[in-house]
Amino acid sequence: MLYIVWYTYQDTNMQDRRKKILEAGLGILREQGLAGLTQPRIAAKTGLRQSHLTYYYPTRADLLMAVTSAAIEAQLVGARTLTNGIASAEQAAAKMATVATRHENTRVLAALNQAADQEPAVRALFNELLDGFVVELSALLEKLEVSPTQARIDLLHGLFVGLSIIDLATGRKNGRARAKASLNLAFDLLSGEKS
Amino acid sequence: MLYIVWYTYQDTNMQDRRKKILEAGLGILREQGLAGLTQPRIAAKTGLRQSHLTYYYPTRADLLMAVTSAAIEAQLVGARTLTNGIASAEQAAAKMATVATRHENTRVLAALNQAADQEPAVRALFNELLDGFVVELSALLEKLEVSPTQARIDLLHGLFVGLSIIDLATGRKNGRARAKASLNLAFDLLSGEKS
DNA sequence: GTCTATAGATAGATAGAC
DNA sequence: GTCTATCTATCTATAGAC
Repeated sequence: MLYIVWYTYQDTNMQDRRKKILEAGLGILREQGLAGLTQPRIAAKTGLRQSHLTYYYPTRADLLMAVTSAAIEAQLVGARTLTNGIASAEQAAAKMATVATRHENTRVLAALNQAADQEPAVRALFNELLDGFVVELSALLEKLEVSPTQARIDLLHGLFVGLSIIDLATGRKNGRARAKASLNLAFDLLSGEKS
Repeated sequence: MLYIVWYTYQDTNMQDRRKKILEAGLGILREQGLAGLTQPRIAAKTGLRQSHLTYYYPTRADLLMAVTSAAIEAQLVGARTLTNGIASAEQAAAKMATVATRHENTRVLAALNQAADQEPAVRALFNELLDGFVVELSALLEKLEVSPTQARIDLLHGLFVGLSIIDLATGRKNGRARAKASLNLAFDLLSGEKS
């Protein structure tokens, strides 16, 4: 009996460690992008030793997969809030513009793109995220009474990603207003043709 | 007289070296993105020693500025060919879809974005590139008899960047067709409202 | 099973040879 | 002025202690 308790305790600790590592990794992606994701920096953030990290994630590829996987999960959760409480095209554009100009979010997105380009294993995961986006954008268009064709979804998706990346790189002060203006235009045009 | 010839020779050599270094750097950006841009790899490509590179570009920041600057120049040249020989929205969409699915090009674009986010000095340069894009897209819209407002330009620009990034990360086989379809839709919508 | 000291790779910068 | 040997810093992996 004592034995079982002991095992449970150990197991909980291990899960806590893994969770802490992934959270630290996610934080780094948000602040510094993929280039900052190194064992020493995660070690510093978690208080663990670098060589200890390799116990949980033996190689860098393992760590990368785990962190990107966690990041994708978090992105999907965020994407699902996109449709929630949105009733008009105006609101949708405003919400998307807000997210697109949240640089921490864009850094994660960019990091996932980069990782997907470099690691084929990440690419497969990444495509799941895209599917999630498609589902959300589909739901959004239907809510706005626009039939969700692939071209329309791809247009909104592409525009959102592009505006995000551009705003991150330029760091303009009026970034959100500009992003919102072009998103508004896109929604207006799509609503105009309807069906 | 002999002296002058000697100096000219030396100077030419130096310019050649710098050019070779920048070309090697650009090649790496195309193939591997910003993460691959290291002194040892450029050294291997040019046949120079790593420690020799630091003579021409003392710090990594210097090298990064020089390479990104060259990359931006190249991108601007490419952007200028966007309007050339384009007479219809169809052609514009096709051309943009082709460039958006050219992964070497997108890696350079992504690298510039990343560098702009990390190095404030690069960000200033980067904004010049954006201005160049705006000029080209403006010209394109006018050619299609659509008044080039900022929202319209931002829409096309954002869509192009987003489709590029997404295609790089997914590596879909039908990427160009999908990109072309949503670009066609965008041009159709913009042409529809006209004025 | 959990953790660390240590080794091995790779990147970047400097002092100094010629 | 041009180039290199060498040092330092950083990141990753492994053998082995407990």
